[in-house]
Amino acid sequence: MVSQRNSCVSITAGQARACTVREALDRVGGKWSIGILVAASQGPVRFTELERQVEGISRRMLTLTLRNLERDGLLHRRVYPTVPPKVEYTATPMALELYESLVALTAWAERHRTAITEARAAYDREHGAPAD
Amino acid sequence: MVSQRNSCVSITAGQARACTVREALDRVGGKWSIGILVAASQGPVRFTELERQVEGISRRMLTLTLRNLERDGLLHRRVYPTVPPKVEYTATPMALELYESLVALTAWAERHRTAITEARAAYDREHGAPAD
DNA sequence: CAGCATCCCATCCGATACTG
DNA sequence: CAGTATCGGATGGGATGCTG
Repeated sequence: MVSQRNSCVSITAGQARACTVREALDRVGGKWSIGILVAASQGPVRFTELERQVEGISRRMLTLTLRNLERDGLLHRRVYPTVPPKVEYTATPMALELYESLVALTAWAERHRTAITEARAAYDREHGAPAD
Repeated sequence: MVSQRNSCVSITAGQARACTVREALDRVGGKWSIGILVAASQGPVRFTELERQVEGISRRMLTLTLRNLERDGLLHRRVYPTVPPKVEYTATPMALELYESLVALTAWAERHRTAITEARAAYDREHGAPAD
């Protein structure tokens, strides 16, 4: 298999790898993407249901993020042409795999949550600016 | 061990998990964080060296991202008070662990690169807007 | 060499109002 | 119910110039 057209034109092997990671990050780095993906991973979810589950999201951002996820092939959108419209969003197999790939990252975040908080506090103490 | 203060105040277990992932993403989601982290994982790197290795980065963003990574405890900054200043950045153990946790994500990105590109093309074909 | 300061633009995101 | 449209603020990030 030939190596796919990459969009990562880097000199060093390390930076090429970094670029690959960013490809994934770019699709999931949005403020609401993960929350929506998680909700849609449990099975088909309707628009209003998402609006409730993903707390704090606005109607606008929900729509936009849904469109982006659908465009990237991470969500499947099914429309039932009923009188009150009904739309269901489902995570695709690719999205489920993505979620699996995030397990390690979640574990990391949990392991180091305290350390990070303390590192920040120490930094802010040493330098003047809370910046928060 | 009691569960640490969380900053994730969610109703469902799923959304709490999503929030934990975002904690990690927030520290690595920046446009340049990964590139810098990767470069600093191979050993101590100097400012100008980073500027060359992380291609396309501006002096400003390099500085800002370095400060953030240092603040989060992901980079160690060592200053040699020599006549031409010399500063070395090194990835901390925590950062190395983070990098390891990203392996799965990298693999995912590589596996689905083509599928995503095609999904986008298909979406753009079906709907009018290239948006790119 | 390793930065900080300033200006400026692009994108993200929230609030609000309207609709098939 | 499931959106779309519009406005405006916040944030991210590039370009450039100055400095210990």
